[in-house]
Amino acid sequence: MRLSRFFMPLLKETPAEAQIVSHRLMLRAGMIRQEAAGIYAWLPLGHRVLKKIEKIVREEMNRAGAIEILMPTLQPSELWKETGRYDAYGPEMLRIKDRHERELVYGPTNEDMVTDIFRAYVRSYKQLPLNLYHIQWKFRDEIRPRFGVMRGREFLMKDAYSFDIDAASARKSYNRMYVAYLRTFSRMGLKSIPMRAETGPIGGDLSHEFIILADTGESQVFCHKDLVDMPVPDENVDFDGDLEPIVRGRTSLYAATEDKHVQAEFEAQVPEDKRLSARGIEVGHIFFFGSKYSAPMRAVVAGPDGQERAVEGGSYGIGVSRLVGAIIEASHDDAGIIWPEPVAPFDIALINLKAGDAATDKACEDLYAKLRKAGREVLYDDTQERPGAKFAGADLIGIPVQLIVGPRGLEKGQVEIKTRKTGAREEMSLDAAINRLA
RNA sequence: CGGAGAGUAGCUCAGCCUGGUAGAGCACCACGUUCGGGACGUGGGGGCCGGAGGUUCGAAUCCUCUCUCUCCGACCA
Repeated sequence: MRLSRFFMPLLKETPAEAQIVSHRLMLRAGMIRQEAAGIYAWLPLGHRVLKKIEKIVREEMNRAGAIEILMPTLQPSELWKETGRYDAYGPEMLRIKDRHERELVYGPTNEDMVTDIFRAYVRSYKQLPLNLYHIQWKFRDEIRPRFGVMRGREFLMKDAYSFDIDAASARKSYNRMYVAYLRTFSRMGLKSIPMRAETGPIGGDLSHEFIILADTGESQVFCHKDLVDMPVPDENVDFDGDLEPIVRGRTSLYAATEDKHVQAEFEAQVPEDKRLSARGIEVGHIFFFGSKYSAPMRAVVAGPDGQERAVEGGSYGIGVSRLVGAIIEASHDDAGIIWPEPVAPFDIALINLKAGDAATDKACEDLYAKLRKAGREVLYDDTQERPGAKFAGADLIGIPVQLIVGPRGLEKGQVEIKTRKTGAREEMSLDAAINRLA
């Protein structure tokens, strides 16, 4: 992508409304534009990141055996009345009337609808387990939206729903999501820590919030230090096998957000030098809720004995749009964003220090063509901005590698590679640069 | 929803108290000088001062109502 043809409105000054660093940087980098309280338009740079995150989420859900569908944003209110959530959800749920005065709700979540889909088609335990997910915009009319995309009213969420014949099988479904989540966040360069969360009506320990540590996080969290750098299962993990040891390896260590934190337990279970108290951001939440929806909605299947029974359900959410902000919170410096490579909007920022200079242009065009041919996503700054502005801009938008080409270096046959994360700069020949980056 | 604050150029803000033809910096356009870490000069474009009422000869400024946004608290992917 040539910057001269791209749409990336950088802001030199910080918009007044932005309080937290991710919000400030997203606005300054031209990633989003606020259209109303808690409602954002995604500009090209932000959109690219959002799609990268979505892709990782999708790949890991598929790997874990979940099946993608797409449910609508608008839902008939009848489904919500069936489960009793129509009244329970309160004013946080946006209700709309169509021209026929039929009431629709803008979905804040999809348990009711997915259960409706399930009950329409699934009759036998032989079709289980089943896990359906989608990645769709949600709306929750929060009293006070804030922190940019971290707490928007409209947000993109991946929500998965598992259906099992019994609790033991449901636990396996739960574990698959647990492990998939560890992998998902890890692939985005995040260290996620599952923490005990409210268990809902069924009880037990089958509810976890996935927290990433960030100084600017919204909630105080407490956990065993060993959880932070605990290795994450690689892509060869067998989702059909027994995942219990992986899950138990973590759940056996103390980890709780402030809501669930009990200081006495914390001190009893964790040696003093292993106690970690930090700020965290919730990026995912999984829980098992049994027949909470299947019973009232009569989502029943026949078991091996021929008897019908309500299926055991769980739901599993990832805040896709929130992750964009969360990753920035976890990875930035004074100059701007530092994208982890897998979610970076581009792989390489190619900076032409003297656009218009024949030799420099030629070298850049050559590098641009070769890197693109090698499949790299390159943002080529071919504008005639001053070098200082280009450097500042490149640092701000946080592309992992900057390839800097200018007449001064070219006289020596050299270009410069700067690694955004470390700030390290290296000079090398054009060929060496291509070898390194292609 | 309780408390606090803000709406004036694309952005950051001044002007309001004490009413009298709407400002600065950045950004944008033109020309020139510049050009390796957010250049400089000259010229230019851009605003019914959130909206509606009211007071007044005259309102960005005073009064009333209203809308929107932000921050702190209780709730949440």
